[in-house]
Amino acid sequence: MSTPDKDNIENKDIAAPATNFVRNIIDADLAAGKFAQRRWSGQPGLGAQQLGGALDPAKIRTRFPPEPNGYLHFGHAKSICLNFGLARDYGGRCHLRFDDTNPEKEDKEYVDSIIDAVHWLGFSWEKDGESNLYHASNYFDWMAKCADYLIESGHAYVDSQSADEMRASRGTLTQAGTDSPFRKRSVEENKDLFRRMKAGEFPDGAHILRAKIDMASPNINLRDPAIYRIRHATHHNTGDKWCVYPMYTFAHPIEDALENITHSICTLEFADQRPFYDWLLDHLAEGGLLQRPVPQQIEFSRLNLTYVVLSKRKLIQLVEEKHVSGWDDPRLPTLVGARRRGYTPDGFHLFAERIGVSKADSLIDYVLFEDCMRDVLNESAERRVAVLDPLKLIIDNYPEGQSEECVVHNHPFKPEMGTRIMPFSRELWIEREDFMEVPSKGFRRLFPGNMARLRHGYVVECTGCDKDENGNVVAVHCTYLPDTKSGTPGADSVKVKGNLHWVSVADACPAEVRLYDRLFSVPAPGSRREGDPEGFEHSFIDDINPDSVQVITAQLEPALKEAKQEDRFQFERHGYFVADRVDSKDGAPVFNRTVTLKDSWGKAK
RNA sequence: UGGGGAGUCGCCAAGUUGGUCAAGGCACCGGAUUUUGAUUCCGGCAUUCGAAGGUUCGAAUCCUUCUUCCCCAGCCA
Repeated sequence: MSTPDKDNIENKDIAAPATNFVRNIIDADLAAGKFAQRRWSGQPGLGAQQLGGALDPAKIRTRFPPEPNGYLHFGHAKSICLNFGLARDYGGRCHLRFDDTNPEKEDKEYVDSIIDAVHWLGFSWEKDGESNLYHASNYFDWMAKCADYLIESGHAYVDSQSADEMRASRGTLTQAGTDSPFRKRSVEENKDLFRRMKAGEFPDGAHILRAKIDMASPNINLRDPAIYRIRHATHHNTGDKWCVYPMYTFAHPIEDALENITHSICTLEFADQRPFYDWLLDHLAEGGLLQRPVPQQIEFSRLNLTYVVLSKRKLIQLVEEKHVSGWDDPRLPTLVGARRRGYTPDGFHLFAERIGVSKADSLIDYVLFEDCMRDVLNESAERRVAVLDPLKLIIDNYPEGQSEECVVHNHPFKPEMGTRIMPFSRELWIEREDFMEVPSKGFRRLFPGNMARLRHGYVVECTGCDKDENGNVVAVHCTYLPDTKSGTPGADSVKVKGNLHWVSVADACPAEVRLYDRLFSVPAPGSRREGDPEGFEHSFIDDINPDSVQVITAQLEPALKEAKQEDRFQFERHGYFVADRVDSKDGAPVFNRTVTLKDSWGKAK
């Protein structure tokens, strides 16, 4: 596995220093010394605890707060690169926090996969002996205290309406809501009820704790949002200790505050939630539960990619309906899928830099993503030769049974990557598309009478071909020019335009290769198609590309036989490939195509 | 129809205290190198900033109106 190389990434044609609205905010906060006096006890905690600590050595604190209820995807990668990248660049810390406040939806199995994914992307939450890996569920005691304070200060009450009644009295987007008949309960009664909720005296849904704000607020999120619900469920971390669980809207701001987060960065759909975020933290700070300054929430627009679906619901459907082989299917935009596909952490970093961060809705062309991978792989991947669609080439003037070695560089502009040997002999596998009996305009490879170079070997002149009874070409014949061997003094005595890759038939290693293409055949899966009747909606499933993978047996050069799982190579003239980390065996690698090389000839055809 | 967010080149995206500011990347189009039709390299690529008015010597940046798109009515996150 490659490890992200910061210098390499940053030197990579990022002419202008990265700048975006989030950095502008941080720059201004730092210049104003906004967070300079924050105290940090070394671990999350309420205000009193933090105040007993030293000045927080971290200039800023950000966090990546996944809910452990699914696999991470490309959208998360954007957020991870943003949050961890900011912490890195500003001398801060980024916390990995599992937002596990809903016992019914979350599972431990996802925790490990998320940890793996963040590590794989090259980020760490450990530094200077401090590990910033947290679980929101470890804060339940503190959160309950916060709820108690809200109740005592008259800012929260226990509502005993049903969910339906609550919905009905919330009003609509254009109509104000109405107060719950339980809204005026006394502090004492609220305290007692909440205590009994926690004690397990009531069934799910019997009561709910609500913030008391304004049922007529134009912002629906401020119409007395629910903050604690009764849920008799076993939590993967806290077991059966609790039967009441905090809602995201209540829990998240507190989690941020407990962890001394300075900039709580989330996606745009949470913008409406910010007034409550501020309301809550301000009250809790006023009550002495939290230190000031409290964290601030900043929203950015989420990632959208052409030819890709990123919604959790759709990804689940693809997996459950078996349109793909599993969560790590190389065609899926999950991080485990990306890893099997051969996409690199560095590539993700570069991608994150290139797409930037803003608040405008965007739809990124998948080509941009692929190009980032090519850029990174072009630098790092050793070159190898593989013939994907083999056709036999017979060199008629080369002695039968003879064989010789060709010394081949592993990287065209990185001699430090060394060389290897490729055996050359009378019969070679070449790419079927490198021969045309009747050449099309501009074709400069093999056709009768034409000369081309066998890369790293000799120049040959095509003399003809053999066909079967159906007229299919079964072998190509040529003669070689003995003085033109690559690396010898006379190598360039004959100039040719065409250049072919090849593998000696006797030495070739057959192997399974999967040629992946995009999973969807249209830029916006599930969107309205030309000709669809008005009002008709088809499923994104209907837009699945039927040819998203082609499994072939290729002929590899012998050196490839030793490829280890996750070794990445450029198969010359084809693209970048990775030895599958699941199906490769020692001495029998299976390759996945990560991304093709750019192909101006293919485009011109 | 209430609230919130956003509209700068095909796709992203700087620019936001008004004055060579219309950066940069990707894509695209030329051309040069090239034993990967890859890479690399040079050059081109928005008199214009959703639209219309206005303020100003001067506006993408200020004001007004209009318009398009996205998000919000879970005891999900």
